Amino acid sequence: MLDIAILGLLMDRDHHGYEIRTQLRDRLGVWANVSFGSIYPALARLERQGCVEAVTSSETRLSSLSTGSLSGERASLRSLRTTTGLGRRGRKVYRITERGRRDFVSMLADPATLDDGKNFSLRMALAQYLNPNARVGLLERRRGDLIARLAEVRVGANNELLDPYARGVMEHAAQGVELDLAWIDGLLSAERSNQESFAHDAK
Amino acid sequence: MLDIAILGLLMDRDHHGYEIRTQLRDRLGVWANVSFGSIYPALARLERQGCVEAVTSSETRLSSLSTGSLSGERASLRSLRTTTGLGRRGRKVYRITERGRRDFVSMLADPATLDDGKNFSLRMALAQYLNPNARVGLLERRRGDLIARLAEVRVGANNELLDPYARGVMEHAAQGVELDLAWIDGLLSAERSNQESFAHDAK
DNA sequence: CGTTCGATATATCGAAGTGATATTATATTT
DNA sequence: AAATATAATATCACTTCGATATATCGAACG
Repeated sequence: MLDIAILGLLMDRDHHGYEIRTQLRDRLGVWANVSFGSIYPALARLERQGCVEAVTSSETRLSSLSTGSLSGERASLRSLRTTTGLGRRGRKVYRITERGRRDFVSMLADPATLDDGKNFSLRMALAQYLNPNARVGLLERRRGDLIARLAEVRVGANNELLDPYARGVMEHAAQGVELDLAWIDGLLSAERSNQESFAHDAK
Repeated sequence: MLDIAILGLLMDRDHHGYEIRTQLRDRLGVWANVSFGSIYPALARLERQGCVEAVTSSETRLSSLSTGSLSGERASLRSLRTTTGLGRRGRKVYRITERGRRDFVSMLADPATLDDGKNFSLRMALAQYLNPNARVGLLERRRGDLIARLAEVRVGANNELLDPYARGVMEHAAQGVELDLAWIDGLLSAERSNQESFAHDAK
């Protein structure tokens, strides 16, 4: 799953490992605290698979809208001018490959494993890279999962053998699932009205 | 964290590995699908640490309120009579030790690492084993974490550099945190009114 | 009656993620 | 000029996951 997150960030622009961590925090909020112990192995893995490649900083592609710490970015650019060829120190900047782009979109669209809230939120945060059909597919799949889950937790919430605290947890879980469902339904109807206005424009 | 969950189940009555999985699903709903690849190593670990011990089925302590599959329990009792000493086949039944009880309560009360929703729900589901002070401590700690988190996701939700999908995820996350906060506040006021009624009874 | 099937039960594997820690370079503050 | 904070990569042991193997039991079926 971290692979998707990293590739998603690299779709926008090049990044190095440390930056991936900060971006993950600022842009894909769900994955608040991913540790370096995950990121560096993941980058090595993705490079091995040919999904990303390390580039020298001089040819780094920077986005126009540099999200977040502008000062830091400017600082690194300044030092870039003064350092020797390979860019600032040990900084390894990664770029996504064609292969990586393909893999990213197919992984994003295909919820092989039925995902938990965190995984799904990640997918939605990157949904701009999906076509409308894939988005609706993802949403409907999630909707089904949530309805099943709601039934489960409601059983728990009504199980009189459980002590009050455990039942309270179940009740709260049910409310959480309901909130998720409302969100999904909202997104689904938004997708549909988008498609309609599309059809309307086309005729 | 799985250690807490397992010990929590064993506080109620003895269990074997497979049963721990089903109980985790039925009673501590948050931990829906814990795999055997986690449970068996965890049991071995706990045994090594002296928190649990394996007992022969004949001396198994069964709870009066046998939650869930009664038929299965009866079946195992029947076969117990017909099999040789060590109880049904390879079934290894674990019992919590005195040491385990102590460790359990201290681990449960002490959120060393600031925990995510899943971890906290687990603690709350087992809150019956905590004294009121420890419960309130846990709740207040959680409350602080949630307020901090709410501020974070609100920043994300209002970040105009993020695309609409990413922002939608953040907005939904904020709603989730608000729901969690409302739950915590409800629990806190319940704890307080309990204490009051206690004081009232005492005078 | 045998046999097949689903649930019960333990175990182990590799892959992935966590949290801690080490190390070094650069930037900022004093 | 020194101290401190932050940027940056890397590695460690440990935990968890998901898949898979294997064996037994009870029930259903022809």
